[in-house]
Amino acid sequence: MTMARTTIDDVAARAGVSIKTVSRVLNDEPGVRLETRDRVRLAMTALNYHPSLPARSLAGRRSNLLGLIYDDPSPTYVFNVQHGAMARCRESKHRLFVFSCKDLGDQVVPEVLAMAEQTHVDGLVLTPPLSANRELIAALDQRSIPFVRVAPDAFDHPSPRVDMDDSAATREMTQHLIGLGHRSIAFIAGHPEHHSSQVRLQAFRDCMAEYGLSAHLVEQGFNTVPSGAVATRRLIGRAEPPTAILASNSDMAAGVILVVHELDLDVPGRLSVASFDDAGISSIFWPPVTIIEQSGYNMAHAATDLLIRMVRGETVPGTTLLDHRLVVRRSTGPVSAFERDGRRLGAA
Amino acid sequence: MTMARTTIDDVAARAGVSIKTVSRVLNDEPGVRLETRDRVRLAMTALNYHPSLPARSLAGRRSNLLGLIYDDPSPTYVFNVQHGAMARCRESKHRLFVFSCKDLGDQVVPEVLAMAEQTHVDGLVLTPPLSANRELIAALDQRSIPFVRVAPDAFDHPSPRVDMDDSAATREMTQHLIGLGHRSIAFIAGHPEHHSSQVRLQAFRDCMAEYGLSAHLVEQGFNTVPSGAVATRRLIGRAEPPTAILASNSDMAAGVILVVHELDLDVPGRLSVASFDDAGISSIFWPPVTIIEQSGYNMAHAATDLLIRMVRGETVPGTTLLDHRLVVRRSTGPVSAFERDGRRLGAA
DNA sequence: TTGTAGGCGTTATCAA
DNA sequence: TTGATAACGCCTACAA
Repeated sequence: MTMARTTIDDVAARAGVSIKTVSRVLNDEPGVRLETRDRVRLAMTALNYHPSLPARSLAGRRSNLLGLIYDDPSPTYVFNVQHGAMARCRESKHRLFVFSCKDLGDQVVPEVLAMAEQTHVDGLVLTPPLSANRELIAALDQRSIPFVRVAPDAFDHPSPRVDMDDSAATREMTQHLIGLGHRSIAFIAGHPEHHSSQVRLQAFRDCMAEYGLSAHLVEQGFNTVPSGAVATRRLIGRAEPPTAILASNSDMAAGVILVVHELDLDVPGRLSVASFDDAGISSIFWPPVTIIEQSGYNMAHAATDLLIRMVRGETVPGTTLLDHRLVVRRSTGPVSAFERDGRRLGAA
Repeated sequence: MTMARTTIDDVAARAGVSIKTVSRVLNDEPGVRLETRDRVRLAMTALNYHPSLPARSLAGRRSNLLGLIYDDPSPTYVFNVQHGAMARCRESKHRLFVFSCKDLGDQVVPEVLAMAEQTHVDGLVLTPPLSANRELIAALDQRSIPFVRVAPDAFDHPSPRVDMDDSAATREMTQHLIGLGHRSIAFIAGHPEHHSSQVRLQAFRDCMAEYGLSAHLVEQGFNTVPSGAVATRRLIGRAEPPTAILASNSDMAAGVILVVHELDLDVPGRLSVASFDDAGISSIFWPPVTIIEQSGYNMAHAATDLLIRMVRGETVPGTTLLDHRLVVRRSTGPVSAFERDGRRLGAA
C-alpha cells in the first residue's frame, strides 16, 4: 500500500552507476567525473530523491542535524533565534532540531543529553540562559558534544560564543540620552546573575562619570515585566526623579511603559524611555521605544554557522561580536525646558 | 577518542537477554515476563541507555518523530503551539521536529515533502495558514503522510481537525458588549481568505440582528497590525463612530490600541475594545484587552494527541472543538452616559 | 575515477 | 516467553 521510498539504489540504477558514486555526489566528495556527477544529479531530481536522514546518521560520522535549545520565556526572542538558526541550516542542507527546556526544571541536563544522544545531533546551539548553564556545559563537554553559546554570561570556556558588545552599546545609548540634554538618567539593571547585566551597568556608570554625571539612579531589576514596573514606580517616586530611564532589557522596558500609562506620564515630554531589545518585542509598545537593537536572528545565524564549521573540523574564533544598532524612536526626546529649569517630575 | 554509544547490545548483555527482548521492553510489547522486563529496565537505567532514533526510524515502521509545520507571522502563536505539541510528545516519548515555512514562498510544498521524507516523520501537525493549503494537503494525501489540521479554514477533507467554535465565541463576545449597553458596535473583519474570518463576521451579524441592532460598522482588515489601525481610523472618523470595536484577531487589535493611543481616546470611557486572542499576545497591551481566549497551546496539544493516535492506527474523530473563554479586562466597559445620550465620539 | 563488502543500531520475521 | 537473523538506507574502508 505504502509507496516504497526512493532510495540511493534507485538513483544509482537510473544513473547507471554504483551507489557509492551517488553517495559521493550527495556529499560533494571529489573524485567523480563531471559528466558522471551531472548524470547522477539528473537522476536525483528526476526521481525526486531525498536521502534518508536516519540512514545517514546511522551510517555516517555526521548526521547533518543540529540542535537548538532554549529556555527563554520570550516568544519573540525564541522566534527570531529559531529562524536565524533555520536559515543558516537551509543554506547548507542541514536540519535543525528545536528543543525547548521550558518547564523542565532540574531535568534540563538529562533531557538535553537524552535528546542529543537519541537524535544524533552533530552539535548544539545554546541560547541564554542555557548558554550560561555550567552544569549543562560540563555535561556536554564530558560527552564531547560540540556546542556554540549565544550571548552567554561570560565565564571562561573554550567553546565559541556569539555575542554583542554590551559595553559599547550601553555607551552609545547613554550618550544618546546625554546628547538630548538629559542629566538625570536612571538605569534599571538586569538580573544580577546575568553577566551582561553587570557589563551594561558598569558601562552606564563609566559613561555617566565620563560626562561628569552622577549615576546614582540605579534600580535593580530581574529582567521581568513586573520588576521593571516596580523599579519605575520607585524611580518616579523619588524626590528628584529622572528625566530618562534606560532599562537593561526589553521586558523591563515593558514594565516601564506599563507604569507610564498607569500614571499617564508624558513620554518623552517629561520622561524619556530607552532599552535594549533582546526580545525584538519593542515595536509593539506605545509609544515606540528607542532601543539598542540586537538581533537574535543574526546571533543565531552566526552561532549556527560557527557550529557547522566546528563540526567540519575547522577552527573557529572563540568570540564573535555582532553589530548592534541604535534605533531612535519617539520614546526619547530632548529634556524639556520645564525639567531643565530644575523642576522635577515629582513636583509636577 | 569518542565514547562509544550505549546500544541495545549493551543493555541486552547486562540484562542477560537477547536484543530482541530489550526491543520488546522498549516498545512495550507484550510477551515478556514481568521479571525479565524489570531486569531489562534496570539495565537500561543503569547504563543510561537512550535508543537511537535514527536506528529505530530506519528499521521500524515508525520513527516516533512527529513534525510541526507553521508559517505564521506571530511569534507568540508559534511559541504556544510549539509548546503544546512538544508537551504532548513528551508524554509519550515522541520527538517533535519543528519546521518553519517562513519565506519559503512557492517552495512550501516541495520543502515540506522533502523534510517529511528525509526525517521520516510519522505524521504532521499543520497549523494555519498551512492547515488550509490545498496544494500541500493534496501532496500529503498523495504520499499518504498522516496529518492533523489545526484551525483550518473549513474545507471538506477527511483528515482530523482541531478547532474552536468561532461562531459561539463571537456570539459570546458580542453579547458581552451589548450587555454593557453598546448599540453601535464595529467589527474589524479578518483576512477575507480565512474561513474563520467569515464565520466570525457572520456570527457577529447574526447576533446583532438578533438584538435588533444594525451591523453596518464593518471594516475589512487583513489580520495585520496596520490593517487594524487603518480600519480603526476609518471607524473613528465616521459621522457616527462606534462605542465599541471588536477586532477579529489580536494583531488587528494591536492596531486598534495603537490608534487609541495616537488619538488619546479614553478606553473604555469612550470606546470599548475587544478581540480574539489568537496569538496569546493581548496581555501586553495597555490597557489590557478583553478577549476571547483560544489557546494555541491546547489546540496543538490536542492535534498532536490525535496524530499520535492516528499513527497508532486508532480511529479518531473528524472534528475536535476546543473550549474558548471570554476574558473580561479593562478595555471594555459600560457605554457612557455621554454616548448613550446620542452624542458621539466624533463630535467630542 | 569507480565499485564491493561490511556495518551503523534498531525492528521485523520467523523459529524455538 | 524468548531468540537468531535478515533487513532498513546509507557511509566507511578498502579494492580495482
